[in-house]
Amino acid sequence: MPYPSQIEHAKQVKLAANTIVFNQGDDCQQYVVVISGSIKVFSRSCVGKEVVLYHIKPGQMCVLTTSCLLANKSYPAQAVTESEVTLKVIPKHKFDKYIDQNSDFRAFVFNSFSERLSTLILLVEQLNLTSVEQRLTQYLLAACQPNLTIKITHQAIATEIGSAREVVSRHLKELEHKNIVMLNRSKITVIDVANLREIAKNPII
Amino acid sequence: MPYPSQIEHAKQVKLAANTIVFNQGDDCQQYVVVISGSIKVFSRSCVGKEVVLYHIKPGQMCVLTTSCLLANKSYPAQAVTESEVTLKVIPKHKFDKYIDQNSDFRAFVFNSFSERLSTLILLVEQLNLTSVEQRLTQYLLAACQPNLTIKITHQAIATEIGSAREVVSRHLKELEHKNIVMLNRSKITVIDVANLREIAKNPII
DNA sequence: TTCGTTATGTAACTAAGTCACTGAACTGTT
DNA sequence: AACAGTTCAGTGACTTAGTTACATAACGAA
Repeated sequence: MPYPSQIEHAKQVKLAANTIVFNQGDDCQQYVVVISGSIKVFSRSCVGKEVVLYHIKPGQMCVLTTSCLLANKSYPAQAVTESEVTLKVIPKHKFDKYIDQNSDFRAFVFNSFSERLSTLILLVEQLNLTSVEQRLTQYLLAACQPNLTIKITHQAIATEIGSAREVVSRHLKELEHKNIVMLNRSKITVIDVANLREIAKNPII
Repeated sequence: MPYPSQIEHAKQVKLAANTIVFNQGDDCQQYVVVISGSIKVFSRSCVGKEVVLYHIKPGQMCVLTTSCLLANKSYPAQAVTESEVTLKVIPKHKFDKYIDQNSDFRAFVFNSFSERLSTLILLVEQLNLTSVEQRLTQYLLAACQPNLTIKITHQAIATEIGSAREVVSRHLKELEHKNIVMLNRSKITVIDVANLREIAKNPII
């Protein structure tokens, strides 16, 4: 989707990989849209366990930021860059003006809210209504590069699918025994895509 | 929060208790705000297991409906009335006009989105980062009437806290053995509020 | 009272999550 | 190259949660 011109002309900022974008409880001053790279939004429990809520990809705004701006609240979650990230940044007073005066800008903001709401609902469904095995295999299929490899740690997969590292490792080992994947440190190679798809599709019954 | 005048003057509709408001996949034609009563929004897996996403209480709009309206998508979840419900209903063309022309109306809509987004994030956190015991005891405290009773079935609690009926029953039995609650058919009486609060607060460790 | 329905209890089992480790693989330094 | 420190993965024992498949209890309408 092309951005509204207000975003096109906004101030641009670059962030290095693994930079904290905001912490739980932070106040929020600016409207943010990702131009390149990816930001991970997640929440962390008091004992350090994390769950990924969603990723902000190029062309998407940070709805949490917007939500905080509009309702004058502090962030209910945390965000870090997953790679080098280019952002467009609009200060609150300009954001308010654009919202008031420009229907394209409004439409963009509303659409972003709608999409994020849908994905969050989907997330709740996935977490509650599907097995770890399904979530894991679906994740592998989605994250799989054209060369059938995925560069990620078991721990990172666990927080993506809302499970624990040991549980992910166990399931992956089993998939390896079935010759569906091959495991190396921080790297998974899919061998039998058809079989993986079969498991991913399998109803819970 | 008082409604914008556009809502005040909108067409009013009454729904009986346990009426289906919309199903997963339905198309959406109208903007909806609850005036009295309560609507439960939930999703159901292919094998019939349900999770409650949130409740729409008086003064709140149905963000899912709005989201579908704005993005021209079909509902990703289901909704039923939990009691007799009075609604205000605004057809799509008027809704679009209000959004364009009235900043109070817009603020109301944006605020609703923000709030719902926060509660959904909180839900994901709760489901993933806290134990059933904590979710259950917190639910009991929140649902508890001034006379310390709650009229609800174990099954209904299970879908509220994202667990299974048998698991809820087990935990409730244990709470009964500890003389913290008293159980009757479709009715729970809290006896030891202080103790219940203690368990609800207890960190996961 | 009786019958059908709804709600709860329970045992046995599987799946998932946790804890406490071990060891392997990488990184950078000397 | 050798070493130390760090990150990542493997594993067994255990707890908690979810599932299956019933039995039983309470209610409500005819």
